[in-house]
Amino acid sequence: MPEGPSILILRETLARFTGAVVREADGRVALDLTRLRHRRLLAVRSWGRHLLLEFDGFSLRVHLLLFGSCRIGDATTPSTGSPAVSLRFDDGTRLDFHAVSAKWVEGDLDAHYDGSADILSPAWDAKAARGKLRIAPHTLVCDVLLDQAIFAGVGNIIKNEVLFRVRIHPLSRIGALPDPLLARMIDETRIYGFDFLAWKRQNVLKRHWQVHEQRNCPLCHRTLARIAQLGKRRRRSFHCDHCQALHVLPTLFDASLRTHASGNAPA
DNA sequence: TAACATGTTACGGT
DNA sequence: AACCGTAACATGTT
Repeated sequence: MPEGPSILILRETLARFTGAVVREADGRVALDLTRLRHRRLLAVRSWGRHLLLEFDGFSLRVHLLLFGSCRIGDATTPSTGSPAVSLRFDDGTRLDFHAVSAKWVEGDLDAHYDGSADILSPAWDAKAARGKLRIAPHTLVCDVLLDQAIFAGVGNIIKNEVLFRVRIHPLSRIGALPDPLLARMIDETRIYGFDFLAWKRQNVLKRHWQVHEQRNCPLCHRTLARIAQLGKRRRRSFHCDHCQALHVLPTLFDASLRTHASGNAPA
């Protein structure tokens, strides 16, 4: 369940561990988690889909990938399965992460993370996103929305829903979008992120999906396109071929890009 | 019940 | 050298 808003909720849930001291730490990840023994958890932070447990001088970055989960328990809670990361604190509480990827982040977190890219952060900067997008006019919008360096926290659901909200076809090219529409897409990404967050908190997210996992377009009622591997990232796309406009680059530009990309001269 | 999914990374080949 | 595509991984839900 890990798109940015879900991680933000997880961060809030784990905030109660702030200040706790680790008694024992282990897990199946290829890290020496004993490094955490007797260290005090200074803060629980997040950036996009990254959950960050901050200690003095370093942090543990936990990524839930597609299947990750987190369980809170105490000494009496039997540990189910073998957690990727398992932390036991001095007060007897425990924190187990299953199916996550974990890494150390050395030094100051702010030196590693660009807050302006996090769609849910107060530091989010739409203009910065726009600047990054200008560099790659040929990229498909369905790929660019999933680019964590530009839209940290966006996942496949947010991508599908945002593109429907702004009526942009996922196979459109960034450089083909009129400026005002591009600006709307960027703004709507953050707006939907907060809608997702609110709905997720109330446990009503799914009932608000307009296209994701839906059969028909809520506007024209035609059958939605359901494509299982769209774009470079090969993620599922739910979109309406009729209501979402396809913005393509001028033919010459497009053709020269293709030629360049394939490395072959046209016949 | 088997298949699939809100994802990333490592690796080998161009 | 930089870029590309594919495989590998892991678990809860339908």
